[in-house]
Amino acid sequence: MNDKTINLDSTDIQIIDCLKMNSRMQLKDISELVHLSAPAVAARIDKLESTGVIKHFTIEIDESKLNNSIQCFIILFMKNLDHLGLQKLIKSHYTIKEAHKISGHGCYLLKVHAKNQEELNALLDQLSLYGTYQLNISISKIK
Amino acid sequence: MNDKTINLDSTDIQIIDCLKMNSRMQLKDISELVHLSAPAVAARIDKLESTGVIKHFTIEIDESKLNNSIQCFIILFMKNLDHLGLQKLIKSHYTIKEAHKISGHGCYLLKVHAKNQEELNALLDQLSLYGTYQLNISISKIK
DNA sequence: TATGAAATGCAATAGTC
DNA sequence: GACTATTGCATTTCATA
Repeated sequence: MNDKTINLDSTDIQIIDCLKMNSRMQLKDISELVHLSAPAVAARIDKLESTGVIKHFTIEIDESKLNNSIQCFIILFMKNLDHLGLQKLIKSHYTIKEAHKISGHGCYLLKVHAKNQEELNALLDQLSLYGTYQLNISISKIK
Repeated sequence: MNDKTINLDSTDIQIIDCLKMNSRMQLKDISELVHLSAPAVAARIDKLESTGVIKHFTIEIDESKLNNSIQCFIILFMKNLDHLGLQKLIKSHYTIKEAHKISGHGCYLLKVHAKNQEELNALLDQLSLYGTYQLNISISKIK
């Protein structure tokens, strides 16, 4: 194991589930649900953050209501070995929301939100330096 | 357009960016950044929620630190026309974290977190009723 | 639709078990 | 590691423009 083992009890899981549903849920309300005092819950949340179990507090946006109208998944097949260069591009490119090295069909899978075709095209141009790709446009988000 | 047009000004975008980075950021701090009063920011956030731009307040979890150790992307190729049945399965299955109807290679793309191989297998069995699939296991999450 | 002041109520801290 | 009580402060509400 990479990191030292983190032991989460069922109360921690309950707290995580609460915050997943509503990260602004009040300590008071959480503490009632999990049968602890508010300071105890706060201490557990702090620990979950410092151990990295909770990466960060965020919001989920309906991208279709912004002007990020193109959502797609790109499967990349490397044609050279410049993984470091690619990963640098991935990390810096703001249209790439998520990226995984995969085993199966292809080498990398990228989740992309682009405002328009031009922005998508620009990304694809850059990616083509590293390999070929398969572009899968999201027609509708089921879940 | 499906919904009535939502007009977001640059202040709304700023507020969204703040909350994306930290959904628990205090109104006081946001209001200083965007040069508005705290009640004005609260009203805008309420509006963003009620119009559905903000879907919900949540946390990002490091799944590798829980026991959801398998992350994968499944591309599904339908072999029948029971899309409704499949979508019902997708919505109810807790290992499926995200699902898109796609154009390109395949019909659906699913993002899955499973605790172990058994859980993944069980899902694959159910999916095979609807079509064939391509399984792409995430080796590492770059971003 | 925003502001500013007042009131409510939550969260953080300290002290204790 | 958790609880209680107190303090301080953020959020909310209301009145005003």
